[in-house]
Amino acid sequence: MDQKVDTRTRILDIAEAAVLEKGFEATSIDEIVAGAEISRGGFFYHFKDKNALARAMLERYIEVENALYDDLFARARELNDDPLHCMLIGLKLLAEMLEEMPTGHPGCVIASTAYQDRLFDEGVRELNRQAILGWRKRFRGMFEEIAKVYEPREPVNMDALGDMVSGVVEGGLVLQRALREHNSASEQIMLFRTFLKLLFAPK
Amino acid sequence: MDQKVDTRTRILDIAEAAVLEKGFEATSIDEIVAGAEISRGGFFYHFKDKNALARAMLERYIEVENALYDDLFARARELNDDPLHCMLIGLKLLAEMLEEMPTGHPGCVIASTAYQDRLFDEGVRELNRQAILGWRKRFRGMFEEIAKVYEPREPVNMDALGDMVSGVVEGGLVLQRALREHNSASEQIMLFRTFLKLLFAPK
DNA sequence: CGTCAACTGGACTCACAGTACAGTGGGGAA
DNA sequence: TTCCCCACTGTACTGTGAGTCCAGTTGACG
Repeated sequence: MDQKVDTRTRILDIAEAAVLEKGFEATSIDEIVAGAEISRGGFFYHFKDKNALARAMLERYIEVENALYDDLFARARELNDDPLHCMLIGLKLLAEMLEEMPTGHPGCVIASTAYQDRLFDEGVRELNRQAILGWRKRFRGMFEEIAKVYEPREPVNMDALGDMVSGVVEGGLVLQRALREHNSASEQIMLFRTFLKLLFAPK
Repeated sequence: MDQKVDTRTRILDIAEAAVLEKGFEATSIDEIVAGAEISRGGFFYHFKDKNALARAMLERYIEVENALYDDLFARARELNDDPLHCMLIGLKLLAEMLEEMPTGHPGCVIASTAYQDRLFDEGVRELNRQAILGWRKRFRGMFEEIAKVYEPREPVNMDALGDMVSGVVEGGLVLQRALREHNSASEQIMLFRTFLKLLFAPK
C-alpha cells in the first residue's frame, strides 16, 4: 500500500511545505496536485475538500509537536533531575531548535488557523483548541512539580503559566514573521526562561 | 465632502468589523459593498484592490493602537511618577481593557496579516514591520527608564524585552481565539507584569 | 477471471477578484 | 447659467480556484 511513499503522505508533505512558506489560503490545490504529480481527481479521492486537508495537516503537526516536546524534556531530564533545571534546560533546547529551523515551526499553524477561523470547520477549530489545552496540561504539570520544590516568589495561576509557554512561542513566531528576524521566537523563550528563574528562585 | 460619514470611512468601518470577526480572506468585497450600501464600482473607486484596503485598515489600526498606548500610559503616569509603577499600572489598564473588548483587539490584525503573508504586497508587510518596531522602541525606552532606577535582577536584552510586550499581547490573542476564552490575553499580560515586578525588584 | 482500491482526465458549476467603461447627479467655479 | 468634475452607479466581461460528477484505466490479490 505504501511502498514508495504513499500518495496521501506525499500530498501532506507538499502541502505542509507550501503552507509553511506562504500560508494556507495562498496555497492552491492545483499547486499541490502538480507538486505531488497526481491529478485533481486524485487529490479529492484522498481529501473531501481543503478543510479535510487542513484537518489532516493539523493532526500531523500536533503529533510532531508533542513528540518534539516529549523528546526535548526527556533529554533535559537526563541532564538534570531537578524539575526547575529540567524545565530551564528544555526551554534552552527549544530556543536553540527554533533558531535552527529556517522556514517555520509547526506551532505557527495554530496561529494561522486561529486567525483564518471561518475558513475552517468546527472540527479543525476543536483540534486546535485541544492541542493548546494539551500543552497547558503538560506544562502546568511540570510547573506544579517545580512549585513543590521551589515556592513561587509571586502568586501565579498555574493554568495561565502553562498557557504562557504556548503563548510566548506563538507570539514569538508572529513577531518573527512580521519582523523578518529569524531569532525573535528564541529570544522570547529565553526571556520567559528568565521569568521562571526569578519566579522560582530559592530564597 | 464628508457631511454624513464619507464613503471611504464607511467602507473601512464595515470591513474592519467583518475582518475582526472572521478574517481578511473570508471577507468578500461583495459583502463590504452590501454593508456600506454602495456599488462594486464605488468600492474600486476608493480602493485599487483588496490589498489597498488591507493597507488602509492597517494604517488606521496602528494609529488607534498607538493612541491607545499613549493614553494608557499617560493615565498611568498621572497615578504614579515612578517608571516601574507607571509601567505596571499601564499594563494593568491594558489587561482590563482587553477583557472588556468583546470582539477583538486591533493587535490581532498584525498577527492576521503576518500569517497570510503572500496575500499581501510588500507595502502592507513593511507597515506591519514598522508598527512592531515602533512598539519595540516605545517599550524599550520605558524599560531603560526603569532600569536606571531599579537594576535588573538578571541581564536582559532591552530590545527583546520591548518586543515581549507585543509578543505577549499577540500570543495571548492567539490563545484567546483558539481556546475561545475571553480572558487569555489579559491573563498573559498579568503574568508578564509579574515578570517585570520580579525583574526590577529592589534588592 | 473478476473485483476492488487507487487513481486519471475532462467537463462542468459557482464564487469571488479584478477590469473596463459608459453614464449620472449634484455642487462649486467661471 | 453653464460647464465641469468628483463621487459615484450599473453592467458586462475575464480569470482563477474550489468543488462536483463521472466514466474509464491499471495493477494487486483472492
